[in-house]
Amino acid sequence: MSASRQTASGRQLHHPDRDEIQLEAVLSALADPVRLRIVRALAQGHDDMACIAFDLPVSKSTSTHHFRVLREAGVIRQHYEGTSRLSRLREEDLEARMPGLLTAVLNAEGA
Amino acid sequence: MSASRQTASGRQLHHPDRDEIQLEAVLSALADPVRLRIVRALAQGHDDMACIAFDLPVSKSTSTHHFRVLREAGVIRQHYEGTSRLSRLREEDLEARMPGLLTAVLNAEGA
DNA sequence: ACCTTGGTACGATAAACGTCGTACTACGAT
DNA sequence: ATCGTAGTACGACGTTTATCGTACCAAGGT
Repeated sequence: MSASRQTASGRQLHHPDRDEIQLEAVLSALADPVRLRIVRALAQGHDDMACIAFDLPVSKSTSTHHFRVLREAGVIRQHYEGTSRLSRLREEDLEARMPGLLTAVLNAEGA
Repeated sequence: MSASRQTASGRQLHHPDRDEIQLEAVLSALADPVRLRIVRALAQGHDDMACIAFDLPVSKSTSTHHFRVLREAGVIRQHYEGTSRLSRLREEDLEARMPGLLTAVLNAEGA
């Protein structure tokens, strides 16, 4: 009700703090084809995309699952915007903790 | 019999060619704590180490399993030397396919 | 010839993962 | 007030994964 409401559903999305981001969790998160696809799409300028806009080859629930894995690993940040949930890469945080990792993954061959 | 025998047991270890190395396989391989430990040890100058020399917190058979995952992902190269099997990082191949990735993983915090 | 050492092979098992469908909720528009 | 849209929650299911123990094999030394 107040001005700074979290938009939508009081449900709070858990995001790890920058210094809580774990390498293994990030690697696991990036090791899945669907999630890698999401990350690539976000990196290609499509910042702040709604989940639905990715046109993923999986069902809605599976999609939700993958976004959660990415969020809980600290790879993306999500926030509500009306009925949608927008995602963006946590580029700065990742760069601070694991310099060069995201860039290397995005530029890699063999994907 | 001939001079170029593969040393020990005719059993051949399968290694992917450089251009067959897949990003997802590498990321999966590196996403495990035991395997990350192996890779770190290999990177710290301990090239050509026998499996046993890593002092891993798992059984022999599990150890064999992890080395196979790393090898089949293209992260390490293994060859027989008498009764031991020596491992080394495929740094050049990884750098060629995924520039900066290995370095980023080795330098990352949160591991 | 024997034993030790380093490692593989083969199950077995328990946990984690990716997938789905159905039911549900929240917001926005009609 | 109703409906559509975007997404969640939950439970189920099948597959993959990490782990182990036991049995085995190959190379080297005694």
